[in-house]
Amino acid sequence: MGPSQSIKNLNTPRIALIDCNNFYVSCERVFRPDLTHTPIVVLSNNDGCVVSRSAEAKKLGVKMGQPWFQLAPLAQKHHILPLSSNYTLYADMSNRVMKTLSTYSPKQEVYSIDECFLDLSDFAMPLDSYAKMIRQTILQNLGLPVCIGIGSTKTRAKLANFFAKQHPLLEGICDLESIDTQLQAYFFNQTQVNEIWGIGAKITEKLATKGIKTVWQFMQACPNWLRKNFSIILVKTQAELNHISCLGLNDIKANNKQIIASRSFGAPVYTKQALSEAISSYVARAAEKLRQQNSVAKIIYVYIQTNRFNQASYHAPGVFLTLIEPTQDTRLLTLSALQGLEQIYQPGLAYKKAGITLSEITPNTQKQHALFAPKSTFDNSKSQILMQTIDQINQSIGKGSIHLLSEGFDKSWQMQSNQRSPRYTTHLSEVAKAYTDSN
DNA sequence: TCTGGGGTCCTAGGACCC
DNA sequence: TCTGGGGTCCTAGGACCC
Repeated sequence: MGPSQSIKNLNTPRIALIDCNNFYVSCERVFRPDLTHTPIVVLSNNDGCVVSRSAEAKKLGVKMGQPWFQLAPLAQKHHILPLSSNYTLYADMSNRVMKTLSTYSPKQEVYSIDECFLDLSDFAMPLDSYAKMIRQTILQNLGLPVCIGIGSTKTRAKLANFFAKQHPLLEGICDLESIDTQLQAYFFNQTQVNEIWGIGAKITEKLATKGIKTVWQFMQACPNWLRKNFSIILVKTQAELNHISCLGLNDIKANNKQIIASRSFGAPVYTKQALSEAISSYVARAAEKLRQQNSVAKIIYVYIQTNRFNQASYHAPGVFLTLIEPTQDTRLLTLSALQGLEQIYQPGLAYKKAGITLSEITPNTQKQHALFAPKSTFDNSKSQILMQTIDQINQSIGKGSIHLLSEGFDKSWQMQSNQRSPRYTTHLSEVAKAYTDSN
């Protein structure tokens, strides 16, 4: 045996995907250990749909995205506990997870609130023991269970993560490249194409008509045929499954190209006044995001909707407004948005939802001025300073402390969120209240 | 009665031009 | 009584993701 065989193969691409199990539910359980074995679901805004399920809830047949009201009989029978979503808590927990994970690789891509990729290429240590360590650390430090998939490409890492979740024997970790080819083939044959990242319901259906149902079959399909019948995306997906990397690791977060703010209302809204307030609030939120990434927007889209499940009367007008010049000033954006509302509002209808989208977003090339700069040299600098000041105050003493009058104060249109848990990690007063309430 | 929100990318087809 | 053809740009809508 020559020395070459004991030397670790360099230029071995290895990507890990770390994904928190039932993230929202797990976050809730960190602060409510008494719920460890209770079937729990976390609901979307307005307590509308199921967005996270505990293992117990999954076992009872609760589906992802299912409307809560449809589950009433099942929930009653099995004592399923519904919780409103507590995004402040989840975002804070997510930040902690991502920060911890970032110490395990020089390259990290935060892919979603509960997932990230780590580049583990050319690591000398056996990757499965490294992954075990990562998993253990997150569990110990944050109380959150994660699964880890490892592969030569992002798509393989994603699939490996699915296997890690699926097969209890793997104990939450699957390094696809270190398991033998027979077992790989077994997994690929057993797994349906819709489990592949990038293949959804529509494509699954179309593939099935051509006789392609399993991951294995998909990997063998002719690329030209895929290109002709589907799209370039699918060709790349297939290449990725066959070890050819097409998707790089984006370790620098790109600026958003569009920013959406929309909400369903807690109760039907009839008046232009209430819609104006709602839209003003959404614009304020979106503009704050825009400023956080130091961008300006040229176009704002405004829309209002009646109940979309009532097809016969469904009415959903929207209008694009173009700003005279790109801006990040809440006041200018609000003015345009409210003009848009004037154009689309019809009295007498029961509106269920409203929203805005900022687009044509570009970097703010306007020269930056220090806060409270002695002299403003541009007209725009005054606006920037005002906006910066508002953002800073809202960040330090609480969201929405300062806002435009048009946002209103009453906010009767706001969503329902009746089962929200305390924001344990960010709002100490709520923890105290939870404690007194329970005693 | 009740049915989420926020993103990205690709493509077909229309508008327009020469 | 016959209505080109090719290129580019833009956008709406579809498909996907979490």
